[in-house]
Amino acid sequence: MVRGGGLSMDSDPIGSFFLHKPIVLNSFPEDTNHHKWKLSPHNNIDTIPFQVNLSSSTNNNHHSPPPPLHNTTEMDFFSDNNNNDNVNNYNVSASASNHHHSTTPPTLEFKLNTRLNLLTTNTRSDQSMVDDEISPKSEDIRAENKLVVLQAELERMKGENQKLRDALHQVNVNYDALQMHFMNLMQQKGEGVEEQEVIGGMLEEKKQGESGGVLVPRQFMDLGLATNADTDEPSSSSGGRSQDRSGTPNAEVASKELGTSKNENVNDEGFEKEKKEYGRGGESEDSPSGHAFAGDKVPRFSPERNNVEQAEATMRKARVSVRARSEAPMITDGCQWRKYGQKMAKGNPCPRAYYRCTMAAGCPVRKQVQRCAEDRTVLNTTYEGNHNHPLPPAAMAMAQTTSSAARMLLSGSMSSADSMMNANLLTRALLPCSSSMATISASAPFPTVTLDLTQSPNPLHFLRHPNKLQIPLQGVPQSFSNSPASLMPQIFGQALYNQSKFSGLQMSHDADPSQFGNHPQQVPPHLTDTESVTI
DNA sequence: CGCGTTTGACCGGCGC
DNA sequence: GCGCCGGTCAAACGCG
Repeated sequence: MVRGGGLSMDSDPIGSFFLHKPIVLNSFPEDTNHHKWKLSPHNNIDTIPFQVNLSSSTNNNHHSPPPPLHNTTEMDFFSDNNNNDNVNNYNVSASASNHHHSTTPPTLEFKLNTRLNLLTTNTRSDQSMVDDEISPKSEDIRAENKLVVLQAELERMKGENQKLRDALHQVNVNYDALQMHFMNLMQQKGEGVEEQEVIGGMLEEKKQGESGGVLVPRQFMDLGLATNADTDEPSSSSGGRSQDRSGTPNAEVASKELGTSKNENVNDEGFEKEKKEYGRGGESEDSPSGHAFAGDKVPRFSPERNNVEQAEATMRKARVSVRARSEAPMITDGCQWRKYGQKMAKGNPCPRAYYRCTMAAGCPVRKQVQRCAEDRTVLNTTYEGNHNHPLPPAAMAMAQTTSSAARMLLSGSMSSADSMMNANLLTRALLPCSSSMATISASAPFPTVTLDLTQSPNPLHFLRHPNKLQIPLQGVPQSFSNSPASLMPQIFGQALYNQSKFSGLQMSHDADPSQFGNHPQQVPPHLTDTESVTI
C-alpha cells in the first residue's frame, strides 16, 4: 500500500492520469455498464492503480518515460510544483522523497512526504532520538507524541482521500466535457441531426448519474452495450424480455434486447429458442465477467428515440472479421472452440466452418472460418459476440476486438450515422497510416469490421508508426504470435478497446503500456511488460 | 467412455 | 407461397 498521498501539479502526468482514467475505471471492457462508477470490487476508486514513477532524483523530471509499474515505490502528491488545486494537474507519478533521501538510491520502503513537516515514524529525528539518553518518562512523552503524530497523519490521509475523490470527480467531469466537445466537433463534420439527440441523451444521463451520486462517465462508444441495464429490468421498448441467456452485453444480444430482432424474439419464445441454443450450461447473471450491475440503471433514451433505434438496429449484429494468410485450418486466438457446423456458402467453393466458444458454458461468442475463394491461403475469420467469462491472456485482445466492435458498430442506441462516425474513428485510430487495411461496414445486416492482413507485404509496417499507442502483446501463444499477421488481432483488439475507451480523443498520446494492465480480465503483471508493438 | 467433429436435417429470414 | 440461403441442431461417427 502506497502511503503517500496528495497532489502535485506536473504537466506530463496530467495526461497520463487523464489517459489512464478510462482504462482504470472500466474494469470490464465487454460490459459497458461497468463504465459507470459503481463501487464494485473492480472499479472502486480505492483500487485505482496509479502509475508511480520511481526516481531517485530530487528533480521531478517528467519528460523521462514512466518506468514500469513494478518499480512502484511511493507517490509524492505534494511536490514542489504543487501550485493549485486544478485537478487536471493531478500528478500520479511520484518521485523519491526529497528531504531525507535525496542522495539515496530508490528503495522499496515507503516514505511519506507530506510537505507539512509532520513527523513520521521513520524520520531522522526519531532515529536520532534513539541515540539519546532516554528516560522512561521521556519515552512515554515520545510515544504520546508519536500517537498524536499518527493521529494527525490519519486525519491528513482522510483529507487527502477526500481530496482525491473530489479530484476524481473533477477529472471525470472534465473528461465528459471534453468528450462532449469532441462529439460536437464530430457532429459538425457529420451530417446527422440525430447525433444531437444522442449527445443530449448522454448529457441527460450524465446529469442523472451525477445527481444520483454515482459518476457515470458515459462514453459514446458504449451506448449499445448499456443494454445490459435493460436486461435487468423490463425494458420499455423490448416488451420485457427480461434477461439474456448470459446476461452478457454481447453484440448479438445488444441488438436483440433493444427489441429489434427480426422475429421479435424479445418475447419468451425467442428467449426459449436462445436458451435452447446456448443455455445448456445454465450460465446466467453470475457469470464470471461480473454482471452484478443490475442496479446500475442508466436512463435510456426517449421512447421515440428508441423506436428509431429499434428500426435501425434491426438485423444488426456486430462482427469482427480478420483476414490473414494461414495454412492452418484455424488461427489460434487463445480461446477454445468447438465446431458445431459446416456449410457450403454461396459463391465460395470452400466450406464455412462454424465454431462456438467452449471456455464457458453458454458463452455466446462464435466465429466463422472460411478460406477465401480467390486465394485459398487466406483465412477469413469472423468473430461475433462477447465472452461472458474470464479469458486467458492470449484471448484478451480478440475478446476486446469483438466487444469493442460491438460498441462501435452495433451499439443499438446509436444511429447508423453514429456507427459510421465511430467506424471512421476506428479506422483512423487503428490504421493512421494505412487506413485501407481496415474495412468497416456498418451496413445491414451485420455491421462488420474487417481487417485485411493480406494486402500489405509487411503487415507490421504500419505498426511501427511512431507516436502511437504502445500495445503489449500479452502472452500470445506461439502459434498465434509467430507470424506478423497473427499479431493483428491482438493489436486490433487492443486498439479497438482503447479507441472505444478514449472515444478517439487521446489516441495520439504516448500511452503507457502499463495502462493496459488495468483490465480485469487482463493479464497478470508479469505478462504486461512483454513485447510491445507500436501502432 | 468422453469429447470433438462430421454431416444431413431443420429453421427462419428474405426475395421473388 | 415457394425457394434460396445462412445458421444451427443433433445423431452418428471417430479418436484417444
